[in-house]
Amino acid sequence: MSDRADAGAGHSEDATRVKYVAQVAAYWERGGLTYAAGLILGHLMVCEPADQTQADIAEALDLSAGSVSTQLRQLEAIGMIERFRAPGQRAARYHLPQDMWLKILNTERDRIAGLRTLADAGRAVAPTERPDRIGSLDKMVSFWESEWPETERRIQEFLRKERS
Amino acid sequence: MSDRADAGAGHSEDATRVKYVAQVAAYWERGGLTYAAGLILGHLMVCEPADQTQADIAEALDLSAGSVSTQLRQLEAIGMIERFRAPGQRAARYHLPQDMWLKILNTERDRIAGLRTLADAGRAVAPTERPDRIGSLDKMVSFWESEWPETERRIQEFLRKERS
DNA sequence: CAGAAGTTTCAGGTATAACTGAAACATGAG
DNA sequence: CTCATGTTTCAGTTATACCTGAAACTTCTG
Repeated sequence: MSDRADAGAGHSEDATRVKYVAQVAAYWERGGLTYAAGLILGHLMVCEPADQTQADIAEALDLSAGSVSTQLRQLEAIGMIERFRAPGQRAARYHLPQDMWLKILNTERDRIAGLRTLADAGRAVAPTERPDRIGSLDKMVSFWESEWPETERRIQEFLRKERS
Repeated sequence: MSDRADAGAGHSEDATRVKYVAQVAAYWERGGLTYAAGLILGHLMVCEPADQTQADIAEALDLSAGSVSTQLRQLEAIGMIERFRAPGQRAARYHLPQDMWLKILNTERDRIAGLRTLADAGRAVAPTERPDRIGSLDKMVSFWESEWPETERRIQEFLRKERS
């Protein structure tokens, strides 16, 4: 029995791993992704091998092929997974990008830009005698606009240094 | 005609203001709030006076009393509006907290804590011979854990200085 | 204390996003 | 070219979050 894979230790490994995958999914769901997308991300965090086919994923997570296909496309679009078509392999493989957590920082840039838009548009419509509400938003945005580039730089430096 | 309020300039002010409110709502909707909650936040950004009753809000945004009540409670729970019961006034008033944008930073702390949980739990279930995926998450979290307190300090300093 | 004004609660209706399963489509192997 | 494997698309189902409207409840005022 246990003829293939599961090269690891025992049986209950699976159970805790499933739990972890669900935990990751819950996290990303709060972040606006679908539960299925979160499951995929969680699975790709701990699966072995790290490269998985759509079929692998669908089976491991008990999702339909359609779901997996759709979610993978979306996740690829936002840079949270990478598709790799190996020559000589029928099926494409999917895995987390090495620099996924760096890529996610780009969403911060978008957030800041979005707030900038709100601040500017708000100035035009706010009661002229009351600049305070828009003003405090504007200040917060200004802070991040000036700090963020340097912060990003520090992150990259930190990650580089930390490589052991 | 135009018997009360609308002490401002002209008629088309309203139209652009409505648009702005919707814009704000769209922003917050992406952030996980409901559309109605976003509308309320948008309205409170530009309404005059800044303090509004539930009835004011419901009328301005064409929402039911029930909706407004529910959303205000939720928004108050996460610190994005403040309720003020003025003595001698029947109705409570609601407005944006002065330091709303500072309060929002607390959600960042929660995000970091959430990722720390994932990193630690992940270490326990990841294939032992492959610490890389969890490791890169761990590094990112470590960065923020060490940087965030100082960043918060700088924000507060910046906002204080910027007061004109 | 009685009634009005303000607020909350909640059952029901509605809209919508997510997932499935099957069919269409694409791609590589023989 | 033909078949098998892999992937995408999409109509239909299901689940769920949102909003409404009305009734219950609370809190002020006269």
